[in-house]
Amino acid sequence: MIDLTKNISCSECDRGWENFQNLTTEEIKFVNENKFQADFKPGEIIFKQGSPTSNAVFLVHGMAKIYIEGYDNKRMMVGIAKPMQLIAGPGTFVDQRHHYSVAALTDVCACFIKMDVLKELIHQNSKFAVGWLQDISQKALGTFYKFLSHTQKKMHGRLAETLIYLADEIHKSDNFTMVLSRQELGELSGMAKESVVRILKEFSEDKIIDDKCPNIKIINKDKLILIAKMG
Amino acid sequence: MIDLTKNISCSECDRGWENFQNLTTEEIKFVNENKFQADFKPGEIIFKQGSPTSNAVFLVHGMAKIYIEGYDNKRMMVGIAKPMQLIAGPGTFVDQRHHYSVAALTDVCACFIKMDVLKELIHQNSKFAVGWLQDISQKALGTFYKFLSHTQKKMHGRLAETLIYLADEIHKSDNFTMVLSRQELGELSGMAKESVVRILKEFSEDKIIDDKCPNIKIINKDKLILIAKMG
DNA sequence: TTTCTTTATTGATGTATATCAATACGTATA
DNA sequence: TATACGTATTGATATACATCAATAAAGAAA
Repeated sequence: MIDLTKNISCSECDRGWENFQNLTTEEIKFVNENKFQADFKPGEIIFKQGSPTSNAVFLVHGMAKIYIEGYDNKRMMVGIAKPMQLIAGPGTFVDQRHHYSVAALTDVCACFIKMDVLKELIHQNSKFAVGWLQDISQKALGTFYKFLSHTQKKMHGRLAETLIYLADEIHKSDNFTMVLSRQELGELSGMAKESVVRILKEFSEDKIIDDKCPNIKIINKDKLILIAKMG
Repeated sequence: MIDLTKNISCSECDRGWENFQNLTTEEIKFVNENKFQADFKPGEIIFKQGSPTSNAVFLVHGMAKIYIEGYDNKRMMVGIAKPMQLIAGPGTFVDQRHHYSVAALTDVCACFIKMDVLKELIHQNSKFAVGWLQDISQKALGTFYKFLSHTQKKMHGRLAETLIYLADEIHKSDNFTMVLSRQELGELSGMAKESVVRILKEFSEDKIIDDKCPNIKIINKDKLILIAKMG
């Protein structure tokens, strides 16, 4: 699982965290000396809720699901991680524990950087600190609006939102291969898997999407956006 | 509404933000020169969703509700603000806009500090930056768990949680005067006001609480905690 | 005090959504 | 190829919850 041979240097990596642009060459070097990479297969857990946030995690390639293991063995998926994003929850600055789990959805290459190293850089470089504040704030805002949507919108609206999220944010295309099972789509949209199936069928019948099982194509995006808005 | 006469110095203020303890005397002085105070009556809006985050807001005394104005004129209450907390949402480091509104629930004295001043201090004082990171992270974590609870728990559990929150976090007593209307309790717990009424009645009948209209007394806290846990 | 207005309460009804159960499908394994 | 096992699909049923409508209570204003 862990392959130490393919350690690309951070300075050559074009898939790094946006906030690394605030670091000096010297600081980047420091980061580079304190990282290692590992590969994961679909389904493998990258880190687990409750474990210490000893490392910041970045995906070099692949996708992973971020989910909370809630009450009654029910999971709530928070989102999908992709390269260039810091994956390390709000616990980093609170109790040094992960508050969600992350599992690979595809083949994943992940980069681990010692959290102490990054925390040290906050004290050296205030731009980096502000960048981190921006990163956390951005994510908090996203959670906020997702919360609002789950509270106030009905299933159709939520599933439409999820499809738009997958198309726009994750795949950057209206034509993509679904990496999530119906169960997982439900965990991400806050509904039972059976409801996902039924609504996807409706969307297909209404010619809003074309659902050739693992392949999804959004045909009528305007309508989908409308459904997402109206709830 | 605005009373400039009662500007207590930050250095004498024992109700300030915890993170101010990371500042030097000099820096505190700087903050003090860039603040003003204002009074609000119950119902008055302290700031409004969408407006610029030009000031950080702190309550000197009183309580205020923090709420998002969502779709369809429905509100979602995020929480209750009280003294010693920074009130300025995740927008501060994203788009310089408030993403929720804040309105006084009681008589409120609020302290406004220029946001530019605080942001400047981040660059001078890295401990202050880390303190702010902790503050935001803590709140994000809270939102997270509230989200989880709203997604996975049923009404009884959510209302029980809200009562415990009011007792433990807000009033620090199991015997308190309810500052929220049934409507507002619903907005905070994610249910219709009629449901709030019915469940409160059930809790009263089951001798879990004693509800003499504006006064609430939690009689059987263990049972309430159990209901909150079980959902 | 009387009137007005808002909030709280109660019951009746409707609906969104989950759960259960059975079957079909797809893919990995023997 | 046949078997097994997870996932997807479908229909039937249950239920948690919102909405509607009517009344009661509590404050505010006149």
